[in-house]
Amino acid sequence: MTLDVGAHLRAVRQMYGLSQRELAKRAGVTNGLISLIEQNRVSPSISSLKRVLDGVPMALADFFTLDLAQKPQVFFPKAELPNIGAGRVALHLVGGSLAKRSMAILHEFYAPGADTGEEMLTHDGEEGGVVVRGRIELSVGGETRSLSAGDGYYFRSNLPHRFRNVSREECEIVSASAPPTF
Amino acid sequence: MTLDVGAHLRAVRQMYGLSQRELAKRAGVTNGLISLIEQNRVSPSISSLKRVLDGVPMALADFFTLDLAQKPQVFFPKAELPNIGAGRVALHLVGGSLAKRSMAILHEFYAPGADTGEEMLTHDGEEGGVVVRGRIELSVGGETRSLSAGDGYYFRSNLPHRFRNVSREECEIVSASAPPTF
DNA sequence: GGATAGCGTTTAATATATTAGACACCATGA
DNA sequence: TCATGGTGTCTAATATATTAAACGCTATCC
Repeated sequence: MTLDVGAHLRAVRQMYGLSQRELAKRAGVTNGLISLIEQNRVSPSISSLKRVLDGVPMALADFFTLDLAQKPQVFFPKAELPNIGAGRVALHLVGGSLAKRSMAILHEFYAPGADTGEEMLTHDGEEGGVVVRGRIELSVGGETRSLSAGDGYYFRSNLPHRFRNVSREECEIVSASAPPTF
Repeated sequence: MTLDVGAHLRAVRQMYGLSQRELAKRAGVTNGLISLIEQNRVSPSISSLKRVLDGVPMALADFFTLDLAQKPQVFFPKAELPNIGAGRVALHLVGGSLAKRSMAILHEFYAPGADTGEEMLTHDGEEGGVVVRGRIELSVGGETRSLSAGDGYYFRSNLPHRFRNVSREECEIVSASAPPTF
């Protein structure tokens, strides 16, 4: 409804921790243009907006669908996991919806102090999971949360992300990636 | 990948049975502009493309997501319905994915010759269903198919659509609408 | 204090999108 | 045959997006 392209681009850019000049350099446009777009003083052409988003990188479709689904939920507290099971089987659905494509389910174990590396991970697809045992610190798109047993997560893998076990206990996670490459 | 805005706009426009001048009139732009856009001789500004799509009407997000999911599957033959059940329960999933929001499930009965009216239906949300008994003729976005018992359907409700029972038997359908308004 | 380097903003010049109106084409009907 | 009304396309004039380079600001460091 709003179509506030400017504010939206600014939010996306800051979410990825980029300055106007950094993004402009990656996208092959000038920093001034990004400034004007973010102030809604111009309405960028499709080709320009595409070039800008390629610098993030982010698809045009994602940019606009992000407008509709105001805040794509990333963290799912234990109490909010819906049960889609039937009869004597309880199925707690993480992510609010089934993925369109096949997924790769992972059972992960993080030793005390272990993490996924210094630099943030960024790749195509989506991923989500549940903490089974222990405690994990998860950073996604600039936001960091500490998750404990029963908590879940779900996000698009092109958001910079990182897992860190800052506790003294091993952490166990069941996760899923789609498509099954990670 | 392609980002063929021109060809895509043309397909959308023709899908709704509009001429360049008709669409231009509704959108408040000139027919020449639509011609140039469809030939990819200009890259429209976001504001212009939004005005054009408002004339359809179609949201920007839908326009671009339609680019990715090359052909949003509308018809799901019986043999292609995936079974997501477990154990002795067979759950054939229609639409390839669960809806993000709650749905309204409908059990519909069409008497011989009955239909949903002369003019096409158009409203927000999504809808899908399964033919339980009999035969129904379904038109969606200019495409018409005859569905019989076991076949399914799923489409965005802003595509013009219409149900017609052209047989001599009653037709029974189980359908779902999201959000639960129809 | 002065220099450097980062940030986002602004402005005049330039490139491009958009308009208004004409054009060519293909039907249908008097 | 000559209108009439419908397509989609093209071109000169105009509005707007985009660039390049400057500006003001806030840190940090010597």
